[in-house]
Amino acid sequence: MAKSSVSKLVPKVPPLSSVPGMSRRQQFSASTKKTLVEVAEKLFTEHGYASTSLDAIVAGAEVTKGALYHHFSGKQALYEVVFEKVEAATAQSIDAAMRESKDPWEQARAGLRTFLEAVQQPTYRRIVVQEGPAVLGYQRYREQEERSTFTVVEDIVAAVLRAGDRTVDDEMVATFARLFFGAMSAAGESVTEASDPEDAAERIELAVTYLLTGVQTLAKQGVKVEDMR
Amino acid sequence: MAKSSVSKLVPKVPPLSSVPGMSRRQQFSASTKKTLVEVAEKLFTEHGYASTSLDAIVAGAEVTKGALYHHFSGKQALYEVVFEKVEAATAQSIDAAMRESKDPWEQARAGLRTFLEAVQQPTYRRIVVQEGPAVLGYQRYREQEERSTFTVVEDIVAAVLRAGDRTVDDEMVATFARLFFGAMSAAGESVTEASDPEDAAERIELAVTYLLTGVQTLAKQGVKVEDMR
DNA sequence: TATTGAACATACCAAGGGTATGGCCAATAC
DNA sequence: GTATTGGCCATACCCTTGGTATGTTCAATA
Repeated sequence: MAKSSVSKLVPKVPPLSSVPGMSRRQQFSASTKKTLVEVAEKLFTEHGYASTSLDAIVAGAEVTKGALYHHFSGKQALYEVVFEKVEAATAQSIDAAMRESKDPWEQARAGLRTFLEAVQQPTYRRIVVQEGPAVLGYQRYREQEERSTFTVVEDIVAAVLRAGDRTVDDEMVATFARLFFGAMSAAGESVTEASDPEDAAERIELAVTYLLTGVQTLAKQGVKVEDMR
Repeated sequence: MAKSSVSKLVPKVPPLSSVPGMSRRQQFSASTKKTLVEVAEKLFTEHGYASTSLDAIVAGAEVTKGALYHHFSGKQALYEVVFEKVEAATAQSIDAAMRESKDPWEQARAGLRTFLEAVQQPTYRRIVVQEGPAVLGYQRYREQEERSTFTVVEDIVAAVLRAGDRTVDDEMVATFARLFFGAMSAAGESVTEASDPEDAAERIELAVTYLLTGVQTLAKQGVKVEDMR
């Protein structure tokens, strides 16, 4: 079939500002793929996974389903790419914020603050926190998380914990990191959903500081995690 | 249309053990609705929301879509009923565990332990934690949560916190409760997903005890949450 | 006894994810 | 320069599935 289209020889949208090692054809291909991901990210964020049709995505990207299925194996695969992109961006921004300081405690503060900000972004909340587990399934969700944002949080937690108690092993660090990660995610939701977000954020910081002060106090007294048994 | 069915005058499944104040007809109706919810709970837990078709549900309940749409306004509404049922059961079991003791601290321990157990149940994890936010939407999810499980957790947190610092206001209690709730949810996942669940659960208890000990220590020193500002 | 309405069953529709097929053209071979 | 190939994408179609419209039955009430 496919009665010759009217005049599709020249795409309306020029490719990415000419990349060297790529042929002209490859550049156009990469451009459509990128556009697809961007449009998908936008629509998934606004309307959610189930309420975003592939037709809407391809229409937004000004292509057809043929193009979409050429680049991705299906709707979920496209979502996965968007998911990874969002996660990677978040992890990177946290990492960047931490590198601005040398002091471990200051790094931790900066990292947590950035994480709290990130977790409030509509895109991150919707795509990663809210729908990620349901769409990807818990297994894949955890795997993705494991090699980006969570790892960064784990590093922060490890630094803070070991500052007071050098005896904690990796397993225990991971456990604390899980707890903190969960707490921070909930905190992000709490802040975003609050009638007065700024006030809510302040309370969160208070609460976290209180908990951390408790940990610090124990550390100063030489109390180890192992002593809890 | 609807060419008369073969012989459906008598349902195969007898109604609930005869309830007094209900007519025979009403009992059959209630039985149908109950069966629908039970089958839905089972299928949603096993295959997830999206992968569970209404056809599968009505087939499992041995009725037709006509019956389903007579009792519920749609798939999501049915899910909502299942969700509420699961949440209510969980909240109730926590509540029951707490009432077994009189000592506030012992109540808190029992409550948290029960919560940790509940959060590992496949049904609770899948329907409430994993897919709840995505299916119900965040707004409705929070609303439901607010009037069942979360409230119970909030009571626990309030008791523990105020034992050491009577000056914390309700807003602050709610904030701590959010953090703990998030941490405990993550903990549940962590335990369930671990290669050695028992070992993981033990580490969680260790970590939580450590954090609580920190809070206790601060309380003994007369350090208030407000002092963190 | 007539009538009404709750409690379903049957048949149908439309949206949407996925597939099959084929055309176009740049890049490579010769 | 010409032929050929394969990446890139468009069109048309299929089929599952949530939802609806309509019909049927029978218990409860008038």
